[in-house]
Amino acid sequence: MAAARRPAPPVAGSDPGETGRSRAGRAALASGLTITELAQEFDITPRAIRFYEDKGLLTPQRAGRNRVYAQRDRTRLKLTLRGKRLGLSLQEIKQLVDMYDSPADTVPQLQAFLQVLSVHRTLLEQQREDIAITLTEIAQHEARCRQLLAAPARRKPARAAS
Amino acid sequence: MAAARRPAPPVAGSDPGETGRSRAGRAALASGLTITELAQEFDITPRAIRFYEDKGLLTPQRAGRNRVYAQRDRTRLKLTLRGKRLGLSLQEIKQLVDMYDSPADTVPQLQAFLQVLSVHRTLLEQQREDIAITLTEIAQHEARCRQLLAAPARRKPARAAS
DNA sequence: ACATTGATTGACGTTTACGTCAACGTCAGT
DNA sequence: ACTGACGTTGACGTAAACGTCAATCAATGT
Repeated sequence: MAAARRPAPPVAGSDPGETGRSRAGRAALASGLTITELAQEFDITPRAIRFYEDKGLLTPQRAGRNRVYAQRDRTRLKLTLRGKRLGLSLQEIKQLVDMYDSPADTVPQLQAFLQVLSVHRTLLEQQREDIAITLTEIAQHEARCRQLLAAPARRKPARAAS
Repeated sequence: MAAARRPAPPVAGSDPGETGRSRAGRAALASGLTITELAQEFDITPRAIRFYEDKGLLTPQRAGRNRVYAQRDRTRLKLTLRGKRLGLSLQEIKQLVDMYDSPADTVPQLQAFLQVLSVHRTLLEQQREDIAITLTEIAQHEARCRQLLAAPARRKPARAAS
């Protein structure tokens, strides 16, 4: 796993597209981002990204010692953050994301896949309902608030607009 | 706050409705639940309930030393669990739930209230979108899976149905 | 040659949300 | 009087998800 940790020489001639232009000076070859670039793009810290890698959610290439993120990683990271916003644990997210880009060709694999998808679908539907209810309640509270604010402040006017 | 913690004598004559019938033998007066009853009703542990109380989400009455949960607590607990399903922290939940049953009568209070509601609404709308997207993707994956399963197993049949 | 900048790998700290005892109280039945 | 069954308050443990150094390395600007 994890690209067979080789001490690796600086890597340079093997990659077609090494333009060596400015950007950040070094690292990050064509279409590849450095960890901080990726972090900025998604507004998270490099630490978080490394942590996700540790959990198997990301598996970036390496340019020598440095991580290089390509499209695949960006996609996975995007899915990861979406999962987080939905309250999923990184482990659950990995489960989903892994299936997302692994073919799964045997019958039992496909069935297990469907099983997992079903579970998550149920969960999401539950959440969708929770959200609908909560949004309705929030709307009601907002209406009540505005009503109270519009009313001729009969109790504590807190010094009216002028 | 928190019902003015009095050492309180076993409480008994003051409450009209103390039928003293079986149920669990003691505690839990009319319409009041014990902690384990409440726990069972919501399928959580008593520990979790006490923890929520510690965080200010619940403030049950007491019958002597024992907690007694009435409708208000059940409602707050229900809201709490819904919040959890949406991935909110207990602190955020408290913020919401507290507003839910506190009148808030001054103008600045109402404005702050609206502010918080707005934030949560935005958050929920974001989630709603995330869920919509994810559900779509899941549907696609499920379709693909079923297609593969329906196909005349061209690779690894894994022993067909008979 | 040397300082600076950004990346890397530990390693330990922190917050949240409980789980898991431990020790003790207490009411109910025998 | 004794035994459970359930409840109470600590206190400590734990898993997840990073934050926060520290030491180190490597390519670059001057």
